[in-house]
Amino acid sequence: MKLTIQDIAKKAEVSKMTVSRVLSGKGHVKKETAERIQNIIRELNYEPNFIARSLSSKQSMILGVIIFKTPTSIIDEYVAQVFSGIVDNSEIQQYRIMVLPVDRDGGDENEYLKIARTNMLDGLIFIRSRINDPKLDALAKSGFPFVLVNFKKFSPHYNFVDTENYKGAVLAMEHLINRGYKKIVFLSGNLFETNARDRFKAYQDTLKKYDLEYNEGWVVPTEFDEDDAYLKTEQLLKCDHRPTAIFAASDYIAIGAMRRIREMGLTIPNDIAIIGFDDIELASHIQPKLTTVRQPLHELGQNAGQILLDIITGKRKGPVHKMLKTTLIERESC
Amino acid sequence: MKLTIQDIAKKAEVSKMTVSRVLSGKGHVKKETAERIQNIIRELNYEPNFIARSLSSKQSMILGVIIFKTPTSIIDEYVAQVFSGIVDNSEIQQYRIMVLPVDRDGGDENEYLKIARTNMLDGLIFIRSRINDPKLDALAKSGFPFVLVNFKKFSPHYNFVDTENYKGAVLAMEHLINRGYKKIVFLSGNLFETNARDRFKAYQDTLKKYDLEYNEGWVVPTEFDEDDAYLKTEQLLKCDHRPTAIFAASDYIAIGAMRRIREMGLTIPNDIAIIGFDDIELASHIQPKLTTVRQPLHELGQNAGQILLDIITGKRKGPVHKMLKTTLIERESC
DNA sequence: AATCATTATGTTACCGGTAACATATTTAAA
DNA sequence: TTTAAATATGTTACCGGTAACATAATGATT
Repeated sequence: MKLTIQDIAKKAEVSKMTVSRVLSGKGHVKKETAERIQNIIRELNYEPNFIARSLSSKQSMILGVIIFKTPTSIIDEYVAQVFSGIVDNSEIQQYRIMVLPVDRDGGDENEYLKIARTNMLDGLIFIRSRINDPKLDALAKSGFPFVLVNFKKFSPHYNFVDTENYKGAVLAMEHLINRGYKKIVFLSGNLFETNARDRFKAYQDTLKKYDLEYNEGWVVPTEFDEDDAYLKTEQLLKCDHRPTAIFAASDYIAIGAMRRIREMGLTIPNDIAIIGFDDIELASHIQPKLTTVRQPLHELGQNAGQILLDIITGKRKGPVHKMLKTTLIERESC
Repeated sequence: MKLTIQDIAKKAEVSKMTVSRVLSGKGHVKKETAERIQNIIRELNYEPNFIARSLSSKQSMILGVIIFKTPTSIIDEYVAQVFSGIVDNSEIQQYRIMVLPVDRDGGDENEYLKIARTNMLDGLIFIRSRINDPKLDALAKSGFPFVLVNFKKFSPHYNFVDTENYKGAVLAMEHLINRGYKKIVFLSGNLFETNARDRFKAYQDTLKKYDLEYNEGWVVPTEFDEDDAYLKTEQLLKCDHRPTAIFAASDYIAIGAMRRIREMGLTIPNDIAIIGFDDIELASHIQPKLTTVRQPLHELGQNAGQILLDIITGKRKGPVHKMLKTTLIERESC
């Protein structure tokens, strides 16, 4: 029923190896023969069987993207943008992208390794990994090609693309300080993400540098989502010295906090200022427009794809550690 | 180097067929033997080769999701939510999801068919197809399993999940009318999407039913995105009888229009009211909060996945045409 | 004890390509 | 003209599983 390479070969009166050569463009085939074969292929609408090719060549031409499941939609804007970046990379066109939703805490230590061992993938990209994920180390030991997005670990077994979170966070803090805000609190996001750690460090360092008050209670860990930030914001605003500004580790966190602030009858930025991080679409649409530090999410994805390809094809060997710039986007919230 | 079923078989002193039976759970294997094999599998961390399995069984256990490329991010919130729905379907867990970005107008007529013929996929889901896409018909003729999301075509060769766009649009229109708005214009979205057509029909019918003014110039075709709507809104507001309300065929369209309206110094809803469609995240965050008609995007995705599975496994045969409900979400914009 | 159904396991062939090696033909170089 | 290099094609084996059929062992039924 379905056409195989053998059918094409028979019709062209050659061996299937010659057809295979025409298909892959490797090896030598006489021009006329190649054209004859190509015409037959076109005429019969033959498409090679990807699976058979993969089995034989030991390359699936598929890249996997690991996305962690969340209680809500597993693809928020952050993931969507990074993902779009991966897909948009023109060199990646010959590869297919498979989405692999994974439970953060489920599965055994070899979960990623097992995914790699199924032979279905040539490489993996991780979006939003955490530093305490033991499954990652098991994979790293195996030598299977993978790249982490927005995760920093200067190890020879890890490839990553990250943004300059520390510098970006300093930008945010100095912006607040320049505007005269002194009592600055930090909604940290999940501190198992290296992003959050870097931003936290910058928060502390910058406060110290400018000789400003630092208070244990002023660092509030949250998840990287709106609802959790909404809940955690209340305690911040009720404490003794009410802060005058909030540095939120992400825009979603900032937006959750803003909702709570508004509900408490306070205004932004008059009663309390706020600055976010990421610059997602929402940031420029919300009222007041959110001042934030932009991460180039799309580029992050593009780079991750490119690095993975270079590693798979052997173009690059050593561990690749790439950092992209962050920029301050001034709007209305501070 | 890499472990194969043969290695397991040898170690367990059985044929590889017995191991295969243990892996698939099909056929009969003595309890003790099965346990012995399973222990060895666990001990050696063996993972079956997915590719080899696919070639032999003629099932890839992969579903493809066709997403159309756009000038901006290919995954907007609409796509992200539908996609999340597909992935979240618990029964789909045994399947993997592949993302296939496609140029709307590129490729030949058999583009989808060719994708199907690579044998890499067991079925396809299309997000945001258009009625004038000839590539779809070529695929339909082949009998390859596929499901369309948010696309309506009552043909025996098409399976789809759609929302009740017509009813939803009537809800929107009647809401405006009940509030006393009489001069209502329509930003239609792309009329090659059946969604837009249904909403357009409802717009016309409802105007007629309530005996309201209908004006050719009051229907403005747009793309389903913010920027295009922003551009097209100007002409609407400059025409002779300025409308008092806008029915936008999607939230992104509404948001683009709102931006333009605000820039022209008009206020919403006092000078002009607006209602959207979809209920994306932005709708409830923007100022004023956007009144809209909610489409259950996540459920749309879940259903699409389920229907596709049922078709692949033979649980359902005939064409599946499913409609989900839409609901009015009242907020501040009208 | 004989017969049949069920369970347990093995054998063989094949899925549809490509790698690796072999061979024939053509072209270039000595 | 001879020889080496490059081009053109074919042959064989194999990638790692599963389907289909065959056979052996066990259990149930008469």
